[in-house]
Amino acid sequence: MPTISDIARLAGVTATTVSNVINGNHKRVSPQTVARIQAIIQREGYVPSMAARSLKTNASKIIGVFNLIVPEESGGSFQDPFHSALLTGIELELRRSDYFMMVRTVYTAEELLEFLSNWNIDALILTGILNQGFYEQLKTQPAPFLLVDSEVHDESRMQVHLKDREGGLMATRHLISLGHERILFCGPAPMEEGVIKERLMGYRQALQEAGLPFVQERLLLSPMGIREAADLGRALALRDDFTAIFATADVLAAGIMAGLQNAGRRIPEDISVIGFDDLPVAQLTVPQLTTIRQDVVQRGRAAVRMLLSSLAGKKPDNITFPVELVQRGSTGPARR
Amino acid sequence: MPTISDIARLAGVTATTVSNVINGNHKRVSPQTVARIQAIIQREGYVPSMAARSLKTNASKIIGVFNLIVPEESGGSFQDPFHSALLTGIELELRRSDYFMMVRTVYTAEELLEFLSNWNIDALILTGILNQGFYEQLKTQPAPFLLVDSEVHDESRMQVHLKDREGGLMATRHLISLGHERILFCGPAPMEEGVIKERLMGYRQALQEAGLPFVQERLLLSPMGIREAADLGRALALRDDFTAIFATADVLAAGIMAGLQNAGRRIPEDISVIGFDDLPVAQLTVPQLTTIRQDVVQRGRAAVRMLLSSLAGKKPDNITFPVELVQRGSTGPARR
DNA sequence: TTGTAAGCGTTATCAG
DNA sequence: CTGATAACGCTTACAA
Repeated sequence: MPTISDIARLAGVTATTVSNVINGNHKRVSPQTVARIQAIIQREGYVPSMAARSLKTNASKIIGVFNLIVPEESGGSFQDPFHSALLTGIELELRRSDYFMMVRTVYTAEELLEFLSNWNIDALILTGILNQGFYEQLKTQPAPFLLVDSEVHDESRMQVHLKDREGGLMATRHLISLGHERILFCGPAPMEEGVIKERLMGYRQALQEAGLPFVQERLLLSPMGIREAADLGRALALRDDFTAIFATADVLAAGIMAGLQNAGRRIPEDISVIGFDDLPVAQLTVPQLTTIRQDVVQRGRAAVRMLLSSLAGKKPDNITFPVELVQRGSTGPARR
Repeated sequence: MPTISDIARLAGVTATTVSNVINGNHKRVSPQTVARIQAIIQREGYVPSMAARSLKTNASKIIGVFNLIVPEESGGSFQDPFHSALLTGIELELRRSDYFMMVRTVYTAEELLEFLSNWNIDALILTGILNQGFYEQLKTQPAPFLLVDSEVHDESRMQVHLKDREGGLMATRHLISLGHERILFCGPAPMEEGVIKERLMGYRQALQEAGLPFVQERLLLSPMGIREAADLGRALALRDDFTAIFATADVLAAGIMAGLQNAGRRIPEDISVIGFDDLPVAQLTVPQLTTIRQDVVQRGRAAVRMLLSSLAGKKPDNITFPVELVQRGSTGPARR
């Protein structure tokens, strides 16, 4: 591994000049020197050491991507297709910059803060369950951070929003328009000000518009694993007090569908199911899943763009992504 | 952010001593001093700077996880559930150590090598398509690396193997035992010495054992995306020259199943399908997917353990994981 | 346009 | 057992 001074020696200049060349400070160096040094850099395969650079500039060129989960749901966050899609977008955008990412599942605020000071991460993207206390701790550290689908509401903060309430509204209206009156809402536990809460609000609003009652027993909390969802589906096959299900995630919907079908229920003849996200998994079910589409990959890209422009000293506007109903086969007219 | 000298000053000692305390060099420091310094470290929330440490020790405490893909299949590697499961295992094991991971999708050897010199990654885990040339380049760099399901065979190398051929054998034998004689093999393009080739060998061996011919037209190459697999399934619904399918990945099997079913074919009555991996997605299909199970998460953990012990100067033994037939509903007797 | 010198936070060597 | 000092590779005033 050649160092900057190796290059300098080879070029007959000093490290300063090489540094200026590397960092595009081209006004401070004569064109010939620039060319000569660049040739040598190329030839020697020189690459600056991030460690040294980081130490000096107190910036790491690392973006941390953290998924906050409660220990109980453990098994890691990579198995969640939503998170996977987000990572895809983040990486896609990041590779156009000179930043890199460290991905980490995090259980406690302490763990996160230690990680941060360890590596002086330049910026953070956070997903998962971020409670208020955690959020307050986060504000004590200097790096800009951005929440995706977190459960904290703070308009002054960078955020990549989604029209969650509208999504819940559209999904429920769609079911109601098909004649369904008893509709289950399935999702993880909604927290104050969180996205699940928003979708739930949409659900309730649609019910209200249609003059339908909100019934507590039709509100189902469920973990997000495929296995758990399938179990839930099998359990639901025993109930008879609903004709449709709105699940707040495609994985959840797909799992529930599989469970129902394995227990002998037909979809959509017996029960209609609608999901949320339109991830690839929505194409795996039979019939294919009707769902509320969002562009998760683009949201990941947008998150990175916002953070990078924030690092460049700008103050990016918050952005809200649209949702869209995608009708496929898993929803149909309510049985009488 | 306090530094080591801040702590030293506070403790009335010098940075050296604090450093010794941090690095567990406890024989060189008196117990009282150790205790006092640790208390102060705790109180001040001091965390060592990785950048400085890395610069000094020329080791980064970073494990790189690289998925090598050809540009065409792009869209990133996080969408592949196999890779996701592997990452889960890697992270699970890594968090028990003081190493961290950087994850990166990589298209070319140059990109990888640049990344490496940039960060002086301590060790690498590589997945995806690693051709011979790439492999040779990899050997020119100093960090220990480990291949998971790569397409290069080199027994002298650290590797986390799987009984791939046996898996192919078991899958095909299972179908044959159900009376199937015309069996499709679906997977990505097999390369010399790769895992797909191995599974294919198992497939061929099982055919041979049963006195069945190997027919080129029953060898199907397919990309690994869900959408592509579903398209393939729909296309296959038009063919009538087979009664069963062995797919080399669950995603592929599930996608093909969905495509077939959406085109009106019944599974397993019309066509039997068997997958490979037993990832959560195998529970999403209806009927649930018969598959060859492997423990991907454990393979990820094993990979990390091997690398860490290699970094600790040991020479870990290569390890080969078993496979197991999991019979579920997607395979049944061949129609006559 | 180029060079000098200091310093980022840590660890390693050697001395006390 | 503890301390002084140098060095890791780089950037950045400031000087020439």
